[in-house]
Amino acid sequence: MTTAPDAHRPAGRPRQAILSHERILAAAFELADVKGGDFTLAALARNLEVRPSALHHYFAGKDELIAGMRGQLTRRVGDHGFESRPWHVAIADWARAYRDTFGAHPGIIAALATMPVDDEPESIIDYERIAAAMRRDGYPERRIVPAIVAIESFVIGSALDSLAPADNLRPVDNSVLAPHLTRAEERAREHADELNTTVTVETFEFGLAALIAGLMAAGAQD
Amino acid sequence: MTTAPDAHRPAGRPRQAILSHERILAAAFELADVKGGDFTLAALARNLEVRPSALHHYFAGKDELIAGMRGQLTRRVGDHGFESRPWHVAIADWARAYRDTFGAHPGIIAALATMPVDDEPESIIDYERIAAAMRRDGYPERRIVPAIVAIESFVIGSALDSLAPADNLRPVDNSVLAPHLTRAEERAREHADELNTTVTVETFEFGLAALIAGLMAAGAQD
DNA sequence: ACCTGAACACCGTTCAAGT
DNA sequence: ACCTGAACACCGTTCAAGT
Repeated sequence: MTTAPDAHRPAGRPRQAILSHERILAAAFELADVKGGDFTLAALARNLEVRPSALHHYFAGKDELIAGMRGQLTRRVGDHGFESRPWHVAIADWARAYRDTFGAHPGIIAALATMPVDDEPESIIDYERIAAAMRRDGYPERRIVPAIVAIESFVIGSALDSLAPADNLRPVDNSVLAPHLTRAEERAREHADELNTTVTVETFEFGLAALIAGLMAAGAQD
Repeated sequence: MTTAPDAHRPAGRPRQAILSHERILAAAFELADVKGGDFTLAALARNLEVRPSALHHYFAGKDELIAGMRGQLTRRVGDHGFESRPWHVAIADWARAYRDTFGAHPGIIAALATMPVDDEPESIIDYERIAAAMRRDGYPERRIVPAIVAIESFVIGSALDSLAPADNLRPVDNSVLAPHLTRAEERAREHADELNTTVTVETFEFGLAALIAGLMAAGAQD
């Protein structure tokens, strides 16, 4: 949190540019890292010690800024060896990176997930790489897009789910109202402890493995 | 869209109450049905021909209103024969109803998905019913919650995905940049046409079936 | 070209005032 | 108890004005 620009900068063009797409995006991600923090252009401008209207010189509006953020995140997810490894191996790494990358900015996931991805070049490139690998490995063509969409839906949903407060922070005790659920939660926690990981991670890994296995089986018998 | 209350109602308590939790929620859902429509208390008040501040008499704030909406949606999803049918059969219907119910209000899914479900009674009851059925059918206890979370993540992600513009509305032609993807999309569309359904529905069904099958297999070998 | 500053049409929320 | 009306602290966006 930086304070407002009280050492008032005079009006008029500064001798050297203060802002840039990179600087704005970096500050935007920093802002999105704070969980409860409302992601507003006003707050972003404050952190950059600039007036809100200055931002419109670089991004037409909030939507365009968010689109820029998603583009950068998608690039960060990166390649995961789809050319050299079977699709079902590479896609597990891809899904993990996808979830980690987007999950690292809880303040913005909702906006990212909501705003439609109308033909973002970065995403198209990603999908093309995956589609090519699946075709190469003999996956039925009519199932390729549905399979990719399924994994992406699962990943996005998982990222959103991780926003919920951790189970151990639950204020209410449901053991009477929901005995089976409570018991199952305890078992899941024990299991995660044994594996020296968190419930969130283990849950994601279990679901991801099951989904990929299911997609492979469905593709094989097609 | 109703107009503003120009036949000004005088200040002071009306002879008969104009609002109620039900009326507000009904209007809220109507507002959430409109895709692009911004879901604001101000707009909601306009539709109800009431001042925004009047709403605070029934819901403490916007968050509480949204929580109320989700509670009602969760109740609408309803039971799906978990007591009388194998969990993997019942849960397919449950997931379908879940997605349809939440997907019917695109304007609010994001808010619903974002706001944490800290112990909503309706959800707890739902989960308990599912957990009991899975345990009865011999599903490994430590996998029950992860399996439920996986399906829910997939459903939420799918509901969000359906917000994106339909593939056939894509303005850009990617056939050169992404030939494999384009071809795979065509095959998926042809297949959906043959089945006399939409790509969205067929994609969801394929992913759901694969996920459930994968979860069953993972549970069986545990 | 790149920023400030003022202005506009909105928000959500609080609270006194009226019946 | 249930609504209006005024007030407050915010938004995002536009645009003239300054260098």
